[in-house]
Amino acid sequence: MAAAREVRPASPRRGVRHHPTLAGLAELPARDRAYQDLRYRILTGRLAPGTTLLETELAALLSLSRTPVREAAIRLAEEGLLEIRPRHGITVRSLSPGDVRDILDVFSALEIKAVELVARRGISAAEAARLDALLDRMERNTAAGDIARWSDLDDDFHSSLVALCNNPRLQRTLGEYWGQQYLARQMVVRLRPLPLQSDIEHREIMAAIKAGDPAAARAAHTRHRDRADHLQLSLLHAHLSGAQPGPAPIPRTPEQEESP
Amino acid sequence: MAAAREVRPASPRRGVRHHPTLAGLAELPARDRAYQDLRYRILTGRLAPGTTLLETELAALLSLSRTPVREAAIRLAEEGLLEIRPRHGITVRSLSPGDVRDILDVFSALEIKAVELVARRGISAAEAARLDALLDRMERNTAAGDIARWSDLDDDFHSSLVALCNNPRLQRTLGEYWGQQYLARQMVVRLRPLPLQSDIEHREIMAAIKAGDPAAARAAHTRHRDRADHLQLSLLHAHLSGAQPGPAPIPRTPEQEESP
DNA sequence: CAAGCCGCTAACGTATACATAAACGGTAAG
DNA sequence: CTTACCGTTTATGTATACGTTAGCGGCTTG
Repeated sequence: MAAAREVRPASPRRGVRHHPTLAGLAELPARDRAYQDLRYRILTGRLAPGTTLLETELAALLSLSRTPVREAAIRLAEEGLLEIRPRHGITVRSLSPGDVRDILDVFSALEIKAVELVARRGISAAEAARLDALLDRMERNTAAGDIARWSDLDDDFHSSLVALCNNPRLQRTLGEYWGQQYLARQMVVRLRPLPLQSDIEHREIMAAIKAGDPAAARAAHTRHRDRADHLQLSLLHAHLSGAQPGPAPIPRTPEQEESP
Repeated sequence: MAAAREVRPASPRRGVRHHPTLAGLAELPARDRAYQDLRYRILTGRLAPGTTLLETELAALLSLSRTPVREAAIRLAEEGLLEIRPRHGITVRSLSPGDVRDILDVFSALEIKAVELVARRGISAAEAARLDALLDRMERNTAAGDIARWSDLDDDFHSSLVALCNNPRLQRTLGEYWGQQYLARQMVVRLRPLPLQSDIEHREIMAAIKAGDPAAARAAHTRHRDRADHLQLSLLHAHLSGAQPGPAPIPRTPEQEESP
């Protein structure tokens, strides 16, 4: 199995913890430990798509009783990471290109709204500085050609933006989609060209936010997500060319990295 | 307790059942019965905002054991209808104006995306006819001044649109927000002016969809939701004038009700 | 040989038991 | 009179028990 390499946990940050990490699951309720543990295993590929386990087996795997494991599984099913088919087991979902499109459609719509709200609300100098610093680091990684690290920082940038939008429900729902979006992205990270255009667009988004211009921010982020989502889907389809549109395994080919 | 009058269940329809109804909870699993029963009681005001019950009390109320009731409560909490505070009970949430704004921001963003997707996908003549028929009925009710019935049809129209968008995740997430959006709307239905403008905008949306023009559909629906949401918030603030921005009880003024 | 019926197994849904730890009240000390 | 500590109560979180029913395979019959 390639991709056995651990997903590099992004540096700990304020704001919502999205990245797969097991840190600090110390004295949480068992249900939350089950949730985080399972989520971690799914997002890192330790639990491969298609894997099917019974409630009892999951409970044994996590050394817990069925009750908290069941609650965790229900939650992960609601997030689209598991599929529960009573009497047939609990299966790790695999994402077809259609699924990826659906996920990105929702995720982007929500994120665009979040950015608009951030611009409307306005951000402090400190917050702007933090985001700008992230963009600086991303551009350095682009220059260095380190797309994996850039990708982590990109996650950070987008999550940090969302964390400023001041709409808890929006944040929660985006969080629910985060795992799926992360998996979808992992399917193509290795195929991505150098994110020169993304770096430019990020600066435009930041400019609109700093200017307190919600319409401009919305427009800039819409352009960004439309282009990025389209690219992601193109890469996915290209990579899967020949494969049927059915459930696609997560591709793990180490390919080229190019510059536009 | 005013508003004791039952919420008029909209006519049964294909597509997602959103309206509060108890129909057909016959042989469902206990957890689903608990979910639907509780949701129904909340949306109809039988369980008033602020009501706090312990898991045991809820279980007794529904004549079930704690396990399925607990799972139902967790789900309703995720939907924002209940708040679970361990050792302090399970409380029916009340919506502050800020909550309503947050809810509408998310709900509208998602619905606009759904409409865009419907326009992109294109709709059949039969589907178009069904939607047009709904609009006809709405306009007749507008002419008759029956805002309550118009409101039910409006729910139907919006839900029917979403049902055509072909993105199950988007539909699911919209469904999760439906209850909150419904409650928010109920807070002001009685204060609404005649929806003349909405009727016009609905026709514009339909035209863009029939034309298969996603950008136009998005623009039309954005205008519609922006205006309608703004109106709703204005009505809410006006109605609550004097009240503090804290958790606001759902207004239950026994005002005029037009005859059906 | 195919197809349908029947009985068995066990996974799940639900109920219940149990342990823990948080809230509350009372008491005592400052 | 206020505050802090302690003991009791009990709601919750988790584990476990139990009944039901969905699958599944074998058997029988056409």
